[in-house]
Amino acid sequence: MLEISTLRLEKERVLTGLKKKNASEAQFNMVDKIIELDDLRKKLQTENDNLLSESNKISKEIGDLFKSGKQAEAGELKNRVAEIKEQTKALDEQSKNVLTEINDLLIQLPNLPHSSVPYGKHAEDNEVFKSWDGPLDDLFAEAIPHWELAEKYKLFSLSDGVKLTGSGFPVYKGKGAKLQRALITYFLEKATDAGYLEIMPPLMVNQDTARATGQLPDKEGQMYYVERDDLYLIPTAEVPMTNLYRDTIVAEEDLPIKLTGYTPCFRREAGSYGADVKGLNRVHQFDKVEIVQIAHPSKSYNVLMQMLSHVEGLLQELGLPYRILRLCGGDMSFTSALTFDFEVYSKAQKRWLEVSSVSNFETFQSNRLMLRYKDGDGKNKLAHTLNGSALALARIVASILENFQTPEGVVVPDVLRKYTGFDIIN
RNA sequence: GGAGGAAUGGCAGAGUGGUUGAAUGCACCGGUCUUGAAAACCGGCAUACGUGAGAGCGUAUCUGGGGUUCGAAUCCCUAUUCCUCCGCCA
Repeated sequence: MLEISTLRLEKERVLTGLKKKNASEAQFNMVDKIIELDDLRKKLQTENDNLLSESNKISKEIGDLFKSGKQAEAGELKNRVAEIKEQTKALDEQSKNVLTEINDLLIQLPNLPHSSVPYGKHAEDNEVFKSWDGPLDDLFAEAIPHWELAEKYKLFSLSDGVKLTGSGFPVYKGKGAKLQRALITYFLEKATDAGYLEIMPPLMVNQDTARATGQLPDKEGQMYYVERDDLYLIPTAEVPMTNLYRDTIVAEEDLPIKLTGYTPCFRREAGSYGADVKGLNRVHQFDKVEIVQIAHPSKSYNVLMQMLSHVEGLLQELGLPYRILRLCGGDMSFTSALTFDFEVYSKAQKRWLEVSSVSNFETFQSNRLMLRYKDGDGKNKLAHTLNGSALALARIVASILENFQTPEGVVVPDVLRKYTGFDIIN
């Protein structure tokens, strides 16, 4: 959620930012409307505070009068307080309505993109930040896509998942399951080695939590919802991990705070179809190791670059062909100020698959989280939040299977062997 | 799931209707003392919003919400959480 002070003080930047995010006419109009409502809110509060102040004073006087036995005089003052009370009640209600109205509007404004974010509407407009210049067509002639490899080596079954749950819930088996576990361990160890604190969070969260990181109301349809208990299945570990710091004030010297966690992620992915969802390309439940940082505003873009190179290091060690995209305004998430996507090339499918998304949210999340740090002057300021996948499993598995297949079997990347206990899948 | 108890500042812990935003202790920050440190002593130490150039002032907040009262941390209702006992259970 944007700060109202930003709307007031940096209106130009707000308007260009909205333009870059392809905001609607209605969203543009909200800017002035919000400021107007906020003016009204202030006016109402001043009025109300003055009344309350008067009534507090009178109450003290009444107390004194009672003590000195002047009940009669007190009676008159009581009437005045009753009068004030009626007025403040009305003002309270009005303020509440105005505040709700402000929030309803504010919550509809997306985060402002960083100056380096390119203009654009769709994924095709994303900028290639780092391209891959190695070979992409060096598979042997009989190479097959990962879902056929899965069948051949009995690594996972989507049809078993259909029987148990529905489409998009893979059941991993044998070496497929072990590979999964090896990747999780490998990713977690790399993250903890890099100074991230490992977290195992709940997989379901309440509304407050989902709202604070921006999943609600923006992505409500994307999450699984447990109606009976009013809980949401997490679409990413970012949600519980970042919310760990909701309503907190951290010491400036404790920044940056670095968290990592492995969780399954649940996404409804309504409306997806075709080649997009074949095999492990897009599933409703997948495993992911997430990294989160809470950073000082002056350092957050350095942190973003560190996170980028962390993810890059993983892909390099695994030996997968990858490229990095800087997302355009239209393809970025609602909450992000700058996002880099990592894509890995799946050689048998001959397509790029998104495996990581690394973003700086600046104060957009922390404003709703009320996540602050105390600066040198003892003032509380909003911290910046960042997160990234490091990495998302299902598609990594898909590309490992495809890219490392040989006529003898799939060769396990060196770095995983100490976790898998085998070096070939056959 | 049933019965009872509790919830106060970073922590511990007073406070049961009227200068209580809240005693006291610990922690923390600044100072005096000291060659340095410790101890001792002195001072400071919540958050949000409004208002003001600023010092400051005002309002709200003692788990959340509602109520009683001129006045609530204190009384009532309600929600939540935690603890104890019973039941069930990986």
